[in-house]
Amino acid sequence: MKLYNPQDVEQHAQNLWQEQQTFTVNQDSDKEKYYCLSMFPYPSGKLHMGHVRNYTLSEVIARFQKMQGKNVLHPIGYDAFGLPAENAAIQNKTAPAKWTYANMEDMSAQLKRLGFAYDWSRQLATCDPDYYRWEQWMFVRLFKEGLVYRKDATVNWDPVDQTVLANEQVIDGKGWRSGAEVIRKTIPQWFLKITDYAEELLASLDDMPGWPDSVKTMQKNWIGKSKGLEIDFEVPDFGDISVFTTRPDTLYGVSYMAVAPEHPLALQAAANNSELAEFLSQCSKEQSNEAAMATMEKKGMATGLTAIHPLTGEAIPVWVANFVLMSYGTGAVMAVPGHDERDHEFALKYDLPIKRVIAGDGDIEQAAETEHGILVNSGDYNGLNFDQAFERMQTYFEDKGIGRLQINFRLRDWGVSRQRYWGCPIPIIYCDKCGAQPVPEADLPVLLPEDVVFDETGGSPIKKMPEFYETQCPQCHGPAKRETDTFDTFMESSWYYARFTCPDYDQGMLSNEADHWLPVDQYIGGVEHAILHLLYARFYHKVLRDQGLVNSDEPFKRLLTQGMVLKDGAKMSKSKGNTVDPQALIDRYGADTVRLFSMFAAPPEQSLEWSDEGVEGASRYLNRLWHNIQEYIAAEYSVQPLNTDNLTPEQQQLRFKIHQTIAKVTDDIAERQHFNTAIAAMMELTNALSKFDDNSDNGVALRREGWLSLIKMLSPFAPHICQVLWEDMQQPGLIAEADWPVVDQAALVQDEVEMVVQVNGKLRAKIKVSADADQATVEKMAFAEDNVHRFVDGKTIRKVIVVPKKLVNVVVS
RNA sequence: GCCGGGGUGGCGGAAUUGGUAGACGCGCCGGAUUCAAAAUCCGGUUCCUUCACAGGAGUGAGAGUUCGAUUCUCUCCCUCGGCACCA
Repeated sequence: MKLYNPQDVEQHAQNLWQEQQTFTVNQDSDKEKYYCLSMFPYPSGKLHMGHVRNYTLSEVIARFQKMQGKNVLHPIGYDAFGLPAENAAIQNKTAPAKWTYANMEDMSAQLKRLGFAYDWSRQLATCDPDYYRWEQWMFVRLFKEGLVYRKDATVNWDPVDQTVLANEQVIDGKGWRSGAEVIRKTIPQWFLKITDYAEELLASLDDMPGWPDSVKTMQKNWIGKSKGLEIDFEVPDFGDISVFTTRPDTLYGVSYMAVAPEHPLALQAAANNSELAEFLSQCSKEQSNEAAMATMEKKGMATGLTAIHPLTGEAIPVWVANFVLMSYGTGAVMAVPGHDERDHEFALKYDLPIKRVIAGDGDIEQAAETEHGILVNSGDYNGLNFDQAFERMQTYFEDKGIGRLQINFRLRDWGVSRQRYWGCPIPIIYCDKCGAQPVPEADLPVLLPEDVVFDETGGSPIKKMPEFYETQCPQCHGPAKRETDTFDTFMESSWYYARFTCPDYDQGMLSNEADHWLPVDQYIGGVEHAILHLLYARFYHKVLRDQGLVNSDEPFKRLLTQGMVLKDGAKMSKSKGNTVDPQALIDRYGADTVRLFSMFAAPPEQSLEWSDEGVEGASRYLNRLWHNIQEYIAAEYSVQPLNTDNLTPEQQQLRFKIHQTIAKVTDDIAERQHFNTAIAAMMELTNALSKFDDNSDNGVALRREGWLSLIKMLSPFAPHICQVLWEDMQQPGLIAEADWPVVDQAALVQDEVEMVVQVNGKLRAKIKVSADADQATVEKMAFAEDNVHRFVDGKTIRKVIVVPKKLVNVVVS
């Protein structure tokens, strides 16, 4: 009997796919299109288990859809620009390009070894000028449309290395290389107006049934639409400052105001107040990321200026506070310590007055009361509720011209400038006379020099290369300087899914093939991308639409967010040294085992705690399957057609199991996307088939039906072994191109069902009843059980609940 | 801190609509096979009481709704992901 040798089996199957170009697709097909995509990898070195999990998920769905008769596009490429290449460059003294291309080659070899059904002819890399030139082209176009602008923004500055640091490179407020205390620095940067699309990005979420609710909720909260009033406070000796508040009903409770350390009022006040200037300088050393802002100690200092309360005319002290964000609202807030927790904490610390202006009976000095309620201590507004007060305040301020209704978003415009080398150059030229000019279309792409040398500090080499940045102004042709910043790498990953439809098109960013394939039917990737990448891509898609390049509103119809692969409870990463190398497992067990185990270990949305032992089980299963089928083949039965009218009870039972499994596996893959339970069901069927040793004509025919259905269903998970078993069963063509098995509903009809009998909710007996038994019959049978008697006798029967085909519950007391 | 997940045997997990808690697999225990071992095959395996039949407890903790809660509600604990320059 033929032995199972995974390496040979896998080589054989992969050769067939390669020769027949099984997974190469084009749009000229009568079949319905299906676009299946997993988030492309950053080429960081070798594949890790997170990649294997991600790519096996899209693989199973792609192969399943192909067997459902679809024309499946399943591409792969590389998100090739990014920070790790620069770190590797410093460490290994190699140019980032060289390191990146070598990694891509390694990873492609591994992906091929895993037998993934990609259309390799569409492979792309975002660091390829043929890719990024279109990104530059689009940026220029958006520049002309006014969707791009330049403004000052904060970066982490390492004063020793004289370089900008990514958040990741700041450890406990210090530069990771120099160890120097990092400071906030403000420099001009380019922004995309994602806020112009905030309303639509939010509204579309309601019409995306294929996305998990958790992701939609996170995006909704991130966009953070809030309705409030913008109110102007007069500050003598400064001018007006506006504050945004969602709680105008608490206006009478304002006891101070707070502005961000970067606010013009703070800067003016600090000009002749050295103590305040020192405080602002302290604030500039604090981390500006949101988590740090929210957890740090709240600190403030009075500016000496006062604002005039617009309703009471009271003088309100204006403070500078380290927790007020210049980037949200107006950079200034009115503080109501009685009804806002943060304001309360701050008021206690600095001994500022706390007033109750919403009715309640708690001690307002002890804790803020943040719920809506009836206004008190609020002059003419006493007795109103939130909505009434909001409306009347709005009318009052609008009439006076010192306030207005304002819809604010938490979402900020997308800063796309990076002071990095390994990225797409921003196509802008600065001319002293003409200002910032976009690079003319004819001069695109602006090529990133790849032959560069990195110094220890990590500064971008192109910033020191006159041959790169010295140029001519496209307007006046005078001497000018090129922008040396590059794009955020999210720019590349925001449209790659569209470029996969026409990766070699050189007449434009996208060809008309984009509209054939888009939107992506199924997108799969790590849950860590739930907000940033997925929001930027949605935004970019709408921009592409408005530029006439695609005709859909959303890029991804259905989204599957996979959990992390953990080892010892933590995300696998090189720095933690807890990675599992899939290559060693492939060498030992073969690709099919690794794929099968990665799907079997946990449902995709959950994080997966890695265990080496489990892999052994997947390997054993494939061996068992192989031996069972080879044994069946070796017996050389003469197979007759199955006669379903004439089955023994055992045969009927097996056929029920076969078709129940087809129904279950189909539902698990297509609808529930719970691949672990699909595999468990197939294992159960394997166990049932291997125990079934009926050699009658019908028995043999039934076993054949079972084994063939099984290997078809298993083939998306373990395609190599299934292909060889398919051939050994004398089946024509490729199993990858076979039709998915179909449920015979007649096989699922059962005449008898098992029901559970409970007394007071506790299981006391099980009964077999005919499937169409009426309630009275079922009750009678339940009460006939001895064990039911034991718990019912001598008690009063209060109620009998019968759930058809499931259970009987007798309630006694 | 805020937003979103998760917590079930020794372990990974199952229970799809509120209806048998622990499917499937790992590990472990016993048996068969073997000179022996590995591999393989067969059986057992939540905990406690019991020779057995059976009974009791049990899904992070506590409360609630219900005939019935892993599932719904509330409070709390632990843990993972994200927080805009890691990708």
